[in-house]
Amino acid sequence: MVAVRLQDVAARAGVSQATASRVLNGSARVPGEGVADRVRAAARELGYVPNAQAQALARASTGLLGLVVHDIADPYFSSIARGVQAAARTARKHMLLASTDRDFDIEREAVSTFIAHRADAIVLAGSRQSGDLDLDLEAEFARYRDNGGRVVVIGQPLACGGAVEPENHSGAANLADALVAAGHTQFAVVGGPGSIRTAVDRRNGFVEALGRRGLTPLVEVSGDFTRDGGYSAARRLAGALELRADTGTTPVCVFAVTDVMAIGAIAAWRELGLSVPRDVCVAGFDDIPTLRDHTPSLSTVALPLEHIGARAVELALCRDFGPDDLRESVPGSVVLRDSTRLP
Amino acid sequence: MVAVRLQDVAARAGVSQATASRVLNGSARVPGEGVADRVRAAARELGYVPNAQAQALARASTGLLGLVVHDIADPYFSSIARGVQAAARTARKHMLLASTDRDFDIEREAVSTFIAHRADAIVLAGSRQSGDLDLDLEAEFARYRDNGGRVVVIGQPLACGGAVEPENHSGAANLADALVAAGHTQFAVVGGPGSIRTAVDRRNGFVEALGRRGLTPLVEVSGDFTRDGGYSAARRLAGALELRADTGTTPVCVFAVTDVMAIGAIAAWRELGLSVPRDVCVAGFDDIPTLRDHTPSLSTVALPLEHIGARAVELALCRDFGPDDLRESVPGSVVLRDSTRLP
DNA sequence: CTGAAAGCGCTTACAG
DNA sequence: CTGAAAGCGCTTACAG
Repeated sequence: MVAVRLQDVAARAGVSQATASRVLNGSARVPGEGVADRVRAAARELGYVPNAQAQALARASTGLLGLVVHDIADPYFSSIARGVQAAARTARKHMLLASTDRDFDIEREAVSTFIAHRADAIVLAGSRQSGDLDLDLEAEFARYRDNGGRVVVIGQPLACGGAVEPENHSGAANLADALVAAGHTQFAVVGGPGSIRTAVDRRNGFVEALGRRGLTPLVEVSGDFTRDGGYSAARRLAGALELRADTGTTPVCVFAVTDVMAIGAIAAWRELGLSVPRDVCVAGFDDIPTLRDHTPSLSTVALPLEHIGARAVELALCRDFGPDDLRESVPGSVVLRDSTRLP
Repeated sequence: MVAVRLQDVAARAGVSQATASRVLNGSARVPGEGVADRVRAAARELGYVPNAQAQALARASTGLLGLVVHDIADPYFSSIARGVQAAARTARKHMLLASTDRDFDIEREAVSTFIAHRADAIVLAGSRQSGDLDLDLEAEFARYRDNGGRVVVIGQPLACGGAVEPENHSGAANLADALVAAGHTQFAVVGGPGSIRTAVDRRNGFVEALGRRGLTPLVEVSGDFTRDGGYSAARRLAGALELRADTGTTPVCVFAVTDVMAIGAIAAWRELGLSVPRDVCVAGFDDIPTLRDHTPSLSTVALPLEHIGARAVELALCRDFGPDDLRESVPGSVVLRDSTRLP
């Protein structure tokens, strides 16, 4: 990297490095007649590109924003990433991305790297295990925050500054209410890993709402928080419930705690010759963009994913980001579609 | 950012900064008995995190890799990003991501930022306009390369070092052949913007293969390279072809130059009461993961998207990346599914 | 308004 | 093996 340096630009323009710096970085100081033009011309002619590393070292901030997701190819995360990207742009920040493949070691490593790069803020998306398994991470965040770093988590039980909290519990409860109101009477649940709070909250919200109406899920199964997790859980559920086609009876309504799992479940049932919503009904959670063209259309709790990503950035960059936690709830809205339609 | 510095660690360990640096960065030099342990202990106790900006300045390389995509929420790009991320990790690089929203000004700006951050390499995904509209960008890349930067484009007509080239032309041709072999006789095309090479190559490959068999598309329409672009193009196409349901005749087979457009097209037709493949058949291109659970299952040309992303990184980081262009073709494979099934 | 100089936190020849 | 020192490319008080 033997690039053109500010010094070269200054020399060609016949000014000091300090002046060149002031002209090019748009400092408040107004340079004398023609000076600015000369510097800018020199910069252009030489093809000067400021060294952001050097700037970062000399200034306080790097203009970098780190985003950690579980899987960038998952529509849930890529939608959030899109929102983060948009908000980062308007804040004139640039995005460091880590897709961890759901590996917590990789995640920790990614966070360390972001801190090493002195990212101005870090957004952690993707549900974390609840419990105190991540003391290392919390300690690292604490130091990072002491040094002026900002951390915002999306839907996680980590207390580390900021949090955007999708209303998982009440969203799932509202969904249950809506399904009961629509005439459903028999339910089952496809849950996620017990260690993931988002999964647990949604499951609990749903089951508790059912309980308030005197209902209990016939069966609960669970799987990974992925399409394949939903697929295999759904097969087990079909076995447990002895689901069959064309029974003519009111189908069981299954709540899958995330859309990708619901989609996997539908695929599994289809292979078993079961039709949705005729033989079994299903609702998900998130309203990922993929759903728009899915058949059957999927009932779900719609979360404004891009907005969530954008808000996380705004929270992180918020002026009054202090020692206290800044948290913001984001409600979801129930959307009933074909997949839970009763005859 | 008043973080712990190497100096602090050295002081606590009772060694010089140079020694501390050598211990912590794993230089080849082997320190004396116990020294390494003392330094490492000090680093741990103090919670030392190296300042990557300072390291980058002192060393040659930053360990950063820039990826530019049109839209990170588009499955095509998020799949590529996943591959890039995986390859970057194994190369111990970290990823700067820019999602440009298909705005070429934003794209240029993103590239500038990556260069300013002295990214070791830049991967440009997302089709570029053909023609010479981007002299600025090419000039900037040229300088970047002179300074040791590496650039790899995915499926673009830019000559700038490396390129991963999906075989769009032949893939589309093979698709046409396969459809003809399957009994299709009437075709139409939903193309992308005329200025995007990927779209044009696919369209040409398809139409030329048809031509070799004495066939010509009945109609060609085009739209944006997005789901909505496919949706609106498909409506126009339905009008032009006067598509109707249940005619009992052999349906027209439509080639949409990208899966997302095909999906949009199917949605449009469904709204018009047309059924795929009964009233109209359709094939896409890419085999995005979304397709896995789409109904009807979509015929397409499968591209190994993650692999493409990974190869772009490997090419960029390849030792013999010289002044000559390094390019690699990636074939696509035709997959016929329900959406082109004849009765 | 402009410039000389110190400093940001590291790495790495160069001596010892 | 270890350390003093220069240097990476910028910014920014501090003088003038």
